Amino acid sequence: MPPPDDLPRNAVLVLDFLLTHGRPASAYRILDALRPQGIAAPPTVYRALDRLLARGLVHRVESLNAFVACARPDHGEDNGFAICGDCGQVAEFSGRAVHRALGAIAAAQGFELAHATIELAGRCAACRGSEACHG
Amino acid sequence: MPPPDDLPRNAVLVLDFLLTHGRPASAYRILDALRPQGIAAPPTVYRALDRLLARGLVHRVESLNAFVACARPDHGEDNGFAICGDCGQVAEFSGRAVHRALGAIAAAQGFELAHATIELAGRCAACRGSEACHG
DNA sequence: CTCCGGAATGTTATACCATAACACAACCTG
DNA sequence: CAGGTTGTGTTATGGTATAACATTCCGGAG
Repeated sequence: MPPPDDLPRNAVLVLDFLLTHGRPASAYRILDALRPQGIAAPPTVYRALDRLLARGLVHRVESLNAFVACARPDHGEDNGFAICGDCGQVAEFSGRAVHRALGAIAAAQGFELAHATIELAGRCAACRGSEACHG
Repeated sequence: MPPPDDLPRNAVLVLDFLLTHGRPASAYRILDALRPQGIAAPPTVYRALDRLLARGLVHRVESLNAFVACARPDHGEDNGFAICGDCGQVAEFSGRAVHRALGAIAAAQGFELAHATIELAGRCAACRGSEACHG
């Protein structure tokens, strides 16, 4: 795994934004945020995202068509996301046990598993506590 | 769970197409296929899909931005998909064990789980067998 | 029968997500 | 300097999804 340095300028801009943002952002949201820094068109953002995705510094959240900075660069690929429908926060968790189980399910069908997408939709602890009484 | 009957005309058209098609199709693919039957614009397709999704007769495949007829209407919501990158076939499997594990992970963080998206990317048994020697 | 209201549908326009294709500049290397 | 690789800029376009409003159909109340 290459060090997080030696990144091109635009990748650094995008990564910094996502880290600051702290939750998923669409490519166009990123684009708008970085216009002041000279980023003017979608391909620039997508190219930066491609680099970051390749290094595992950013993940794509399929169910949101959005991207989020990796919260745990030590995890490898076996991660999942818990997405709060109220506040939009995303918690990244290690899905190793789940991935093992999925690998077994796949293997039983002769399926060669390359990548697993695991995304949980629901409400985070904070939103359950703060709104209404207890859901 | 309401019976599969009492569906509006357009929902029936879309469901029939997806059942015949046998693999995921995008809303626009469906639209093209159903133009001869008088379906002319995206909202018509999306409305039909909404009904079918609500009844669990169709699932959305997030990582493909596509829709597929439910292969096992008995499953309830606890399902997952194994998506072959070579042939595009999708196998639907029961993810009950996996869902239990995910529910536990979520609960440990105070997350109230509403829906889990589980999508596996890789190669199906048929494609592993037929192409090249053994991958 | 007529009126009303809800459900489904039709239609237009638009917003949002993603990439193809080509041009240009910086850099390193021989 | 010539030539390659990498990153970038720019324009145009394709693919996904929904907002907003008009229309039609049908069943029940008066």
